[in-house]
Amino acid sequence: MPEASSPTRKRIVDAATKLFYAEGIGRVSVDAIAEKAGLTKRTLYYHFKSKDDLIAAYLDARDQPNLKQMAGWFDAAEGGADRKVEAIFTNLARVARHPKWKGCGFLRTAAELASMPGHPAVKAGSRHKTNFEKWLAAELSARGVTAPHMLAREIVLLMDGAFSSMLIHHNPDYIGAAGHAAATLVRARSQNKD
Amino acid sequence: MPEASSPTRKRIVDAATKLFYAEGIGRVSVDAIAEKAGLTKRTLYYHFKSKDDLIAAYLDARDQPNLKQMAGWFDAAEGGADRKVEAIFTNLARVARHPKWKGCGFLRTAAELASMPGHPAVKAGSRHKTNFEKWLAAELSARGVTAPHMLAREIVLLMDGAFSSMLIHHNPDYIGAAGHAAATLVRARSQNKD
DNA sequence: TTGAGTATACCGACTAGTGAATATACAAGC
DNA sequence: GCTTGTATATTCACTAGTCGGTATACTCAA
Repeated sequence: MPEASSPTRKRIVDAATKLFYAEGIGRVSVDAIAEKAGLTKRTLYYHFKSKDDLIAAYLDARDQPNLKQMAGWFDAAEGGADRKVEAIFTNLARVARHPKWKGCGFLRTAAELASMPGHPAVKAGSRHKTNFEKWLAAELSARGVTAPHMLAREIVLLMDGAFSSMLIHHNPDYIGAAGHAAATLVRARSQNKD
Repeated sequence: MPEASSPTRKRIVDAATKLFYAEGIGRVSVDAIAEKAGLTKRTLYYHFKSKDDLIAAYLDARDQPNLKQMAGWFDAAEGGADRKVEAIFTNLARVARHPKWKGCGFLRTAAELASMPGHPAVKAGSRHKTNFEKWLAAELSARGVTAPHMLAREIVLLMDGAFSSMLIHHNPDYIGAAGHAAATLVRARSQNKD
């Protein structure tokens, strides 16, 4: 029984992360991941019982770093909640311009595994999106916005729409429009609008 | 050189449509499509020069039927533009409850082909989404809504977000929330709000 | 007789996953 | 201080099957 904190396991997940995000789940072979991690496929299968397990581990490992990234952008922005929310989209549009950007790994994996709704990786993606929505609702609530949960959900919808539109059009304007709409929604529910 | 209007070609595209939508691009083999269409792989390759070409043909064939579906829901709904827009989401939430529903084929294909940005199928998806946005802007404009193009884009973002959220959470509430937000945005830009 | 359309049979490359052997480390018995 | 036992961790070689795509030959209608 391999250890969950094994450094070898981490090396495998790191290699899988790079390849899965860059190429997509279905286009990456277990052999390619093993080679990238600098070990044999048999060792990989010692640490993970299947490719599906490894896909789920890849997304689980992305949950906290991704949330921290969003929270960092939110915290660093000056101004009210509207400006802080819009800052997330502005930063998103910036990184989405990089040629290595390939959309949201959680959404892309869910799209690729649409025919397997109970797949552990889809569940990991659902957990992550829920974590983000809850974090955002708490931040909005702390700033006295009315109906913070409904607002957080609307912002999440705009953000996932922005991810999708950017992926299909390759045009960051869609992310900008989503950020603008999100900021407007926040302002409509804020006090002290002087 | 095969005919573009060949009934054999149509049979192939129909078979590909069912399989690609149900299983995803990468999980469907050319052999499986040929078998479903009731002919051999060699015949398929007589009509399409590659699998990539067939993927693009699949999405191109979905453009008009999809637009007609949306327009049908919009036209059939009673009330103002806000109610008509919300009706699209309500109908979407209804069909999304069906176990055969597997998200938006255009978005799922773009997600699966994220590592090939210039792929003809991604371009076909981009064209379709643009067609929908333009149609919606025209309908909104005809009803005297202010800033119809910006509004149409925001509604498109909410809709693509709804597709994505439904795919990852399997919870139609997200589509309902998107429809509610879209209707609110329309009302905020409508005259005669009595 | 020509050529569009279809069928059989095949190619080399790649796929996820496994069997059997082995290297390494550390503990217990003497 | 040795030796043996055991669990963890790793490798090589392999299976059985699938992949997209093609070479060749056939049918049938104009």
